[in-house]
Amino acid sequence: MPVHNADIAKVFDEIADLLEIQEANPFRVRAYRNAARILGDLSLDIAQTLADEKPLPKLPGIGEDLANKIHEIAETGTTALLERLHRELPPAITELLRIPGIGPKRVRHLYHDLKVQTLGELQRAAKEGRIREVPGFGEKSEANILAAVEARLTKKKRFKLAVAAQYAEPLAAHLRKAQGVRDVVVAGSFRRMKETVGDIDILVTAETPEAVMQRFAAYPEVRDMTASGTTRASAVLACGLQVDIRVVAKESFGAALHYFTGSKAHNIAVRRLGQERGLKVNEYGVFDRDARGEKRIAGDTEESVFAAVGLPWIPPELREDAGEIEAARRGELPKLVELGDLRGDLHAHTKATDGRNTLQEMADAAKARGFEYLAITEHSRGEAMAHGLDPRRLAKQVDEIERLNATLEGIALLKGIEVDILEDGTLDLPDSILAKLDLVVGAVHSKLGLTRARQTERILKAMDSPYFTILAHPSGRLIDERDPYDVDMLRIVRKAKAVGVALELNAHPARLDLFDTHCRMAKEEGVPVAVSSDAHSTHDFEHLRLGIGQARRGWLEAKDVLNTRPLADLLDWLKKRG
DNA sequence: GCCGTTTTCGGCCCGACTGTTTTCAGTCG
Repeated sequence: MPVHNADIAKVFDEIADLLEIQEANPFRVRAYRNAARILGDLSLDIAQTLADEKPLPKLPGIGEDLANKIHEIAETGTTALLERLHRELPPAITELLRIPGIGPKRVRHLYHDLKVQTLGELQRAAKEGRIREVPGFGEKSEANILAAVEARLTKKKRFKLAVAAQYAEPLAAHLRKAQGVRDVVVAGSFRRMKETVGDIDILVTAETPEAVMQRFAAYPEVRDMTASGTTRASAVLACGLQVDIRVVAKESFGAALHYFTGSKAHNIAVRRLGQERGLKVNEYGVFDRDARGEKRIAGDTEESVFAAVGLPWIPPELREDAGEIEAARRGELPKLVELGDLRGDLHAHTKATDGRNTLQEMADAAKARGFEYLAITEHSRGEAMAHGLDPRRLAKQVDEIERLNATLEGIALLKGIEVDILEDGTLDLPDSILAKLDLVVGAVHSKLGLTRARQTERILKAMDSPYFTILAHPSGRLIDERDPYDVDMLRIVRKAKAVGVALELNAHPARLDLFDTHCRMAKEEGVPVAVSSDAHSTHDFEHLRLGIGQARRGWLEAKDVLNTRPLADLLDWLKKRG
């Protein structure tokens, strides 16, 4: 069994959970959690690196002890510490921590007093009224636990960004109508453009918080108010999405926006910077502790908060404590790509296969967005369900595009294909027809379960075709539905560099594929990324907003994105490949 | 467990809300 970074991260998270239940030093617990997060974000394949007998890079937060444990886990899948903890506590007990309202202390009580080890046992204890007997618990806790366990057993956890937006934006609009409101901003992981969000965080500034809270409580979609104070409230919407809302005074807007945007790790790092300067950073502002009492020195804008700790403003998409603070300090923050930088789109379908609009309609919609070009990339014949094109039908579409291009003004259609990469790494259409196209987008759509070695070789071989220009949705994952296929992404990125191929960042809401970490890898290796809509209708160009968010999370600048180039430059790049 | 132009020891981010308490621990974000 290959050990992936995520597996190592999981071991560290589990160690952190178990240590916490044992009431270990909280900073030791944090060290394990921090390490798990760092490994989760790391694009370098650790087990592979060690197998190649290369040294691990020095990572901040990973010292000698954790580095040794990483070696141990990479080799054996586990570590002596975890095995020891498993002998001391039942392994299933960590699932109790996933219940809102239950933390390590209460798990400890439930286990010692009631011998509860699993969610099922917790549910039974609650139903039998035994939880209220435990010190520190009462009837209310018992009822909340029962409800939470039952919700946990039925509902799923995270929402895709695009889905969350459909709930968050109308709610924000509703709150904007409250009396005395100044700002309403959706913050949290939503603002950081994470591909999925666990809840919605809304920040409000207003003269009278009460009016906002009342309007929130009156929102028709609120199913359950789980907490409500004078400045802070939480609710679950009918769709199951949790919403947290926070009202602050306008002079605290910037500090609260920063605090509420996160990430948590980023906030901790910023507060630590403040601390080094004798400053206290919280959601109300930045305070100088030297003066008698405390003196507020910043907080009305995010810029002022960053400036107080000696940093330029950092875009939300970078705020993961994944190097952005160091880059900001050095004045080397990337100038992130923006939606308006895109000059065209390199992946779209029409009615000829599984799209819903005609060539003309797609061209018009692309032009209306201000694009200079749009590549038509239908499925190839292997995709029978999508009515994929065989050489004859593709040749016919090529003719149609050429005829249409002669009549179009201000927009050029590029002749392309989304060709299947077959199991043996050959392409689903003959070179004779591929040679007639402007670009060839290669995609894996079948045999997703190949071993890492075979899947990687398959893709590497496909990229050897002189006609291959862009690797579509390189991981194949569907968010929350299908895991990525097992490939060595670093080898693929390096191959792309060697043969002059680009990688696609497919902006479809269910895909968002490249991952952010692989965007960074592509950038570091000098491989251009095409941010593509995979549009199946004229409305789907909207997906690009999400794709750009993901690209920004991957530190990409306009120069790193293939389709920010003007048409003439793009055609040059394509020709070099051909 | 990590880390160091103050330190190799002694620090490690900060505040709101809930429930069960009679002044605060636990949990969460």
